[in-house]
Amino acid sequence: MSQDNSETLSKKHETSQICEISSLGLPQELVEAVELMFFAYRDFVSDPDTILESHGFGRAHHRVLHFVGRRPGMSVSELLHILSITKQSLSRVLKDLIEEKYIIQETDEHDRRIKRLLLSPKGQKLHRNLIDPQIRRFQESLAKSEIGTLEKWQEFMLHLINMETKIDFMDDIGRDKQP
Amino acid sequence: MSQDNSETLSKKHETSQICEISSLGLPQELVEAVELMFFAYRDFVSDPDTILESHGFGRAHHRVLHFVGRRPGMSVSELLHILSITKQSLSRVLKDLIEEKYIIQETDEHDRRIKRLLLSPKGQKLHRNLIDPQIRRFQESLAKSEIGTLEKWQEFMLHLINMETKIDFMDDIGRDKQP
DNA sequence: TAAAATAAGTCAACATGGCTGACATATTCT
DNA sequence: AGAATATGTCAGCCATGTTGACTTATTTTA
Repeated sequence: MSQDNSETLSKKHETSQICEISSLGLPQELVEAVELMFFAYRDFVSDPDTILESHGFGRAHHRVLHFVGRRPGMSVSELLHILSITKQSLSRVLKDLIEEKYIIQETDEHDRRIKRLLLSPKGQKLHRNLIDPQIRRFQESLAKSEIGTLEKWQEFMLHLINMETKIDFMDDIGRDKQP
Repeated sequence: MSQDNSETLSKKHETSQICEISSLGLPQELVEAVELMFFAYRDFVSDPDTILESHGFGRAHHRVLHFVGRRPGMSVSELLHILSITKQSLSRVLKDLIEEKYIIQETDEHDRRIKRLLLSPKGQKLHRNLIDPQIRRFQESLAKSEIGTLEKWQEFMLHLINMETKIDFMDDIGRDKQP
């Protein structure tokens, strides 16, 4: 979460006057936008990271908590699919979360091969704590910028997404909006 | 880059009708936005990832190539600072890039302790190949969505960023815009 | 009903890219 | 001359991604 940049930082402007920005002959604002994606994502997940660390968890745990929280009752293979990771990668973190009782498994009534995943009250609380700073960040950004509503931003972000991912996501959102 | 979800996928809708979206009592569009950040970032870096793989490189190499490409002549400590990683993490990937002649080091004329980093023509070409699909993604998203220009999107994204990061970024952009 | 398919879980082994602390070298500043 | 700085390097740790093989329980299907 920190390293020995403290001295480096203060000296920065003494040594950096040589380099100049290069835009590769590409539209400069688009190159800037690429960097904004990098910085915004990195800082956007920094608050949850801090909380997770204090629980001995990582980002992978966060993702599982998030999707199980958002889609209570989802199966393991649905979770694998939405995260696009392998069974092994998932099982490591899922095991932690189940052992420490953040996530509960319930066998499906109609197909006893399937295990439904749910957040325990403890898991719900953590999920809430993790998402709160991210929601706050959005709200502050919304207040400070002239974008007005999130609508257009969401549309733009959605178009950045691969088709297959979009199908999953829209699926969820769709079910969300028409209950 | 892939796993055995092919069958899982097709069966998905048969088994997932139980779970319903939960919004935690939080504004639903903000929770959706959190997910959009995750999916958009993941898919946004997927094209470069594929190219990198064919060169035996990873995302860490990409970041170094990008920032050195954008700020030719930057020093190692500046690079460390902007990436917010440790010397060890950087040196692993930087060593690869220098050994394979994607990046050139030049000793600073006035302070021979400092090494200025530059992309070789080979490095420039790779940098270009990596950023092209990302630029294209932005352009397509821009064309498909009703956002019009990137301006508001950029402003919003900038506000998501931590203050310290913002200072670095604005610094660069500033130098870019007033040469 | 026997065989095939599916859902979940497990193991061993490997790669990447974060991290730490310690220490060496060259160079510049005081 | 001694302190500070910029870079580089070593050994080793951890998290999280990967593969392929294999087990068990359960359901589907031929």
